[in-house]
Amino acid sequence: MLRNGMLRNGILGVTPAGGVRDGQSMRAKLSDVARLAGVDVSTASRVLRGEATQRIRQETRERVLQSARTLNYAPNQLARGLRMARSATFGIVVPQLDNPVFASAIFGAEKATLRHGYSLLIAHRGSEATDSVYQRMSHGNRVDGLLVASLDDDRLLRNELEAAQVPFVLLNRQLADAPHAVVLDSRAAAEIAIDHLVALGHRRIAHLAGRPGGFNAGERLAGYRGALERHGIGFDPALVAVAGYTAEGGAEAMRQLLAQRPTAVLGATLVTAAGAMAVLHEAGLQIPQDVSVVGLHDAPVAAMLYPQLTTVRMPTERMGELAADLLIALVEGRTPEAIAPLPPDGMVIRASTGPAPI
Amino acid sequence: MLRNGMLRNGILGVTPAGGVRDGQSMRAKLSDVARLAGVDVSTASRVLRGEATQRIRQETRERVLQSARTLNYAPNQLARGLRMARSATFGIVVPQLDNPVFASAIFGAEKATLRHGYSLLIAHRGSEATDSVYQRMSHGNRVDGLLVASLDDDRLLRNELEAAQVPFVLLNRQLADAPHAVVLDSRAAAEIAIDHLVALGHRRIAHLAGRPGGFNAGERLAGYRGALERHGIGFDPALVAVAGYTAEGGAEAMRQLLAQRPTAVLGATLVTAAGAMAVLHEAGLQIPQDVSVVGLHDAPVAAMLYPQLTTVRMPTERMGELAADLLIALVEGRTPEAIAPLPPDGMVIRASTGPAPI
DNA sequence: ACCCTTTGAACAAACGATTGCTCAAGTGGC
DNA sequence: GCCACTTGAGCAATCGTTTGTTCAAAGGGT
Repeated sequence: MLRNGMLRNGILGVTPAGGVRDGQSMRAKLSDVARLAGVDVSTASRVLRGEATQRIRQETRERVLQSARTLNYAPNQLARGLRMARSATFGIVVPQLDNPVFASAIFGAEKATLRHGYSLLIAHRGSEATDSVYQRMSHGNRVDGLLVASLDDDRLLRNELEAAQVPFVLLNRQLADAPHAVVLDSRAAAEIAIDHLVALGHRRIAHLAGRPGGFNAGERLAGYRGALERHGIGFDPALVAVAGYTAEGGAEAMRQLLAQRPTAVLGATLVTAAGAMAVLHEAGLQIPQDVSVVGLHDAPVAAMLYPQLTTVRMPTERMGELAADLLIALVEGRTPEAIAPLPPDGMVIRASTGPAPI
Repeated sequence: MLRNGMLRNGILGVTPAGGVRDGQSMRAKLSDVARLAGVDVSTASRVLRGEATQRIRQETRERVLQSARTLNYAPNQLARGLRMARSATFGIVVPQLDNPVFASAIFGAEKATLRHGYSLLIAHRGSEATDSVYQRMSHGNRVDGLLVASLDDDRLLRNELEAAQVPFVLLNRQLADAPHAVVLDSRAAAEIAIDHLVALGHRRIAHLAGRPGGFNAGERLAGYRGALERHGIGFDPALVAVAGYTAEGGAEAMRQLLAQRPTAVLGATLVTAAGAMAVLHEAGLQIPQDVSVVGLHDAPVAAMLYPQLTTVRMPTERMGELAADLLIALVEGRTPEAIAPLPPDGMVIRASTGPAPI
């Protein structure tokens, strides 16, 4: 029973007798375990699955467990899923895969789901809105719930999730009426970045803002402004420019801000900060001697920039984990309480920040 | 039947009569479709599933299709999978999620699987070798096959895949005896990078090599060397340093190579090239006026570096697509032919390369 | 010694789809 | 008008689990 595409298996090969040893290769099912243990499959099931409430003689229990071990038994998830009306699988929908924040969240979600015996189906939500990823996943009982990291606008997302008819948890965004979400505390992130810059003596600090109206963008701006005011530095709208989330946007915003002669810049993301750095280089400004730069969120790429970028590290992986835990609680019928925004893990001080020029 | 964690659904709410409208919310099953169409479920199944070989009256067929549409029917994948002994799901195992090459391959694989009605289960193969990801996925009939982008050494990987007992396709690596793999043509990538540099007049071109013994590392080195010799430039081992795949490694290798006064550098990856660029900056060398830099593989981060990095674009997404197509062919019983290494998509010439200094 | 309770395990019916087989009605040849 | 054959659709078994129910044996109280 050598299947296509599998490794040629030494053990499996044709035996001296000329037959093919199949016993080893066939996946054992519950009835095999039961037969080997000399019990009914229902008994075997109860042993392997059963809570303590089940009445099974100790000796029987051990015999079944031993048989399962011998046969390397693993329950068929399709059968079990069909019977129990749950697939033990979640879907995770992300707008991009190469975004380090989402990569890290997926990583965390995978850890948590694995820990609880769930699997993670991945889907990418491109701009092609031909059909709904959410429905595609929930339909056909493929998943028990969804982890949603969408950038779609509220109305569209709301409609699609409603059609999906499945519990879900939002990742790093909010949606009115959607009960469960795990978000990063972007405001606090911006605040500690500003604290760091102010401690270095900076007072003219520019901000490369995210998409206006965006949930996190608003939080970051609020953090920026709040921290400045807390330090007795007035908020100056001229020091804020919209950069969106691309390097190009960051560069463009930085170009506008150059005239304001900031001594430091807070980017809404790593990417915009990188775009800004390129503009500073081009303008002949030294980082950090002339201008300090901080990016929000930490990722390996921060260490690839020149100079290496100081960032605020955010618990993105933990966000994924918590979201998955929350979703597990939901589908298992518990009613978890809301999770507060996750505070930053602190600053990662690299080479892009230094004392303000005198 | 409002479930936990779902959106409050206006339509679903309590009706004037005081009951809960459930008809809309329950997922329709085949028997519902059959009942509505006034046929047996077997007939409904044959209409929805059946190949042209089935004998169904046209009028009946249309009635069933109409009912399915009305009820928004989607077959329960668990039931179908159980019956047909296939889950219509693949697992994809990657060593890291934040590596753009893998991210892009996942993206491509997802596209291809989606196109054919398969789903993609994601798993991360960390260094914690406590248990086998491969077995975890294949056991329990969760997946019909695996896409494997592992960096494990041959022996370990071979053992784990053998135990998994499931067809698989390797992504960007080879394994003796493993019949199916889709790889990038790293040699050709190195070659066109060298061609580009030579065309710019460079003759002292250094190479930041990958992990010695690594499949792709060897290919890249061969391409580097072959192209140089083709251009009548002798291969000088002193111009090659092992950088591995980290920015730190790239920096370290570049530091060693500085003494050789190369006018251009070919990095094995984006990451090592970035590490090298930092060292060049520190040494006060101008890119590209003093030293040109090329990285292999293209990714958004290339445009975030300063100066923006010239790269060789590789069809990483296509690699994922082809691998998935191959795996689909395998599990559907066809015997696809081997796929030749995927040639580069060409150079992306940015700001990090320029004419050789005179 | 009898009856009732507890214990431990088997029996059997689902879950929702697919598919081999059966079978009634319709068709055509003679 | 009879028989064989085709057509179209239903019947029923099956995939591998889980779980409500039944049932035999053992145990205990009187």
